[in-house]
Amino acid sequence: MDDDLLTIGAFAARARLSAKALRVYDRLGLLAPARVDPASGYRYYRVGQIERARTIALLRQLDMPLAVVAEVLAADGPEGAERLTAYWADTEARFAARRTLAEFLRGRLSGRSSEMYERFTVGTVEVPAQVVIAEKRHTLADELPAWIGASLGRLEAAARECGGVAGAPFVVYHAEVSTESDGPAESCVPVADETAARAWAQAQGRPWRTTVRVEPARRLAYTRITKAQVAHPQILAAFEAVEAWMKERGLSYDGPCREVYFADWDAAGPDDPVCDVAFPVR
Amino acid sequence: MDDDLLTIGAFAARARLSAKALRVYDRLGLLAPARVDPASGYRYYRVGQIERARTIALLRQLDMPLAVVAEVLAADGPEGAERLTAYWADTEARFAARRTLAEFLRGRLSGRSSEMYERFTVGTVEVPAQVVIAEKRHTLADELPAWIGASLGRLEAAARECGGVAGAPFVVYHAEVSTESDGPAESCVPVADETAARAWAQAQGRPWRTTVRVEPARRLAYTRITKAQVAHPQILAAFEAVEAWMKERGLSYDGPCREVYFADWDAAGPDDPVCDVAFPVR
DNA sequence: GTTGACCTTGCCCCTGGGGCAGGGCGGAGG
DNA sequence: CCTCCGCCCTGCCCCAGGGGCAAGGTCAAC
Repeated sequence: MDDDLLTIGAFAARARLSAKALRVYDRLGLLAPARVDPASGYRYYRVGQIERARTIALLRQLDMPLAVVAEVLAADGPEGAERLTAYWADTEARFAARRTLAEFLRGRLSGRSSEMYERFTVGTVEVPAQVVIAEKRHTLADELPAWIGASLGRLEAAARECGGVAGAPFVVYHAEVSTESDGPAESCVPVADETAARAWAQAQGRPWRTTVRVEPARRLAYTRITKAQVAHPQILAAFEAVEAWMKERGLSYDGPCREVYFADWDAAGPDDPVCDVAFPVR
Repeated sequence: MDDDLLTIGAFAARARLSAKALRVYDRLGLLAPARVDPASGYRYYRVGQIERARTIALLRQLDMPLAVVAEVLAADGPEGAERLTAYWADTEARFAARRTLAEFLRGRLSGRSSEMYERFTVGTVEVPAQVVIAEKRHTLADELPAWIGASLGRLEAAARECGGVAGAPFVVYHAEVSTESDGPAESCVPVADETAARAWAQAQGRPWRTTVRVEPARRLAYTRITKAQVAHPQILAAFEAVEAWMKERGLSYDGPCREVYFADWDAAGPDDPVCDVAFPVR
């Protein structure tokens, strides 16, 4: 029984891990030694623990955070495999996004940006003042699309109790400098009945998340894009095309940029126009 | 001219970066403000710097280290694009390796490891003592194949001056615990003439990198794998198959594991056997 | 008993910032 | 002119997942 026990160095060698890593895994409860000498503090591992240690090492090679590694190992067998599959699917999705971005950047660095802008037709439009109900949140770029969908869904449902949707929903990127909003995104749905909207917001349990405000009248410089273009980084080209167009004409910014969703998202095909990418201008 | 200057907050908003990030980029010399007020330390950026700032932000979204970002931006235009392409090709290669590993792990976690082992035929072989010239290095898993190729190439060239190659070159994974070698890989080429080898090693400028030693006689448990299998993580299955076989028979370890390259690597096709994956046993 | 290899904890380091504290600036209003 | 608020500054600690090193305790072989 005793000679089944390995010191941390021997165990590290067999598992192809560093002793330091093993101490970390011990501290996190991920791989506890079979025995710890109470007097000396020496860790002793059983040979049978090597498999688990190697699995951890391999999962780490996937850059899987130790917290997720713990989940994978906690669920034994097929459930762990499922957790790994889920993690990996997520990783693949994010990598695909990065790949697209890399291609976009290759074009940008090659100085082909101006020719990319020419593919967009930019114009201006006057938008009257609107009463909107809004949700604001700080979010990361890769969770943004999911949040926009969920948020606009919630707001459109709420709008029915506020006189109905009175205009195209839009998302404002509050990168403008002002306190309590140093750069979150805000989804807005115009509603017809301001009084009802204020009453509705009061009735909500958390008025600090859903707000009612008046979006002032704006002149927007915008370009129209398709459903397929509403994704990073293609949409960036659209934003920059509008900015380049503004610069050509000497127009200056009059507020944070936004995406206006004027079409039915679910009914639209990939090449249908669904969104205006816009900047308020003076 | 003056109203071309933006404070850090305004610039951060326009560039969609945090002020903190901008301070970091300033400190690293990656994006210096157009003007820094000597009295207050306030940073002022020019509108024209927004493009560079956004490029940095996008490159960072690729997880590109700032040092590489600096290289990309230092080389302007097409050269920068080339640097990006190189970085991305590397990233793709590493991601492909991770993907393969994820698949391997899915099988392993599903408990299909034992059936994977059955695909390997394991046996033992006696190897006599050999004089070898060797190079040892600590290396990361993803640079290992390149290092093995280069190292064995150097050693085989050197072996000609030491009586010629006297046996199959091999790579030892010194995960065994001993001072001054807490886990590096060592490539070894057996040579015929020990005296010449020692003289050759002395003549080398750096005797601490290339060494001569006697590899003792061994009994090896091994399995033969093809060129296509000599890659992570397939090769791990081979190692584990040998270990499982050893465990079945109650054989114990007698040294660090190794890969023996008995065939001409370049001449071999993907399905030709080229390598024995082996453990010394008692 | 001695020696040397091994083990322990603890501290600082890396990236690329986030968050906060304490204090200095700048413009608008009174 | 003063005050206020919002911005900005630096400096410090924090994150993961360890690497590296120092000071000191342990174990086993000779």
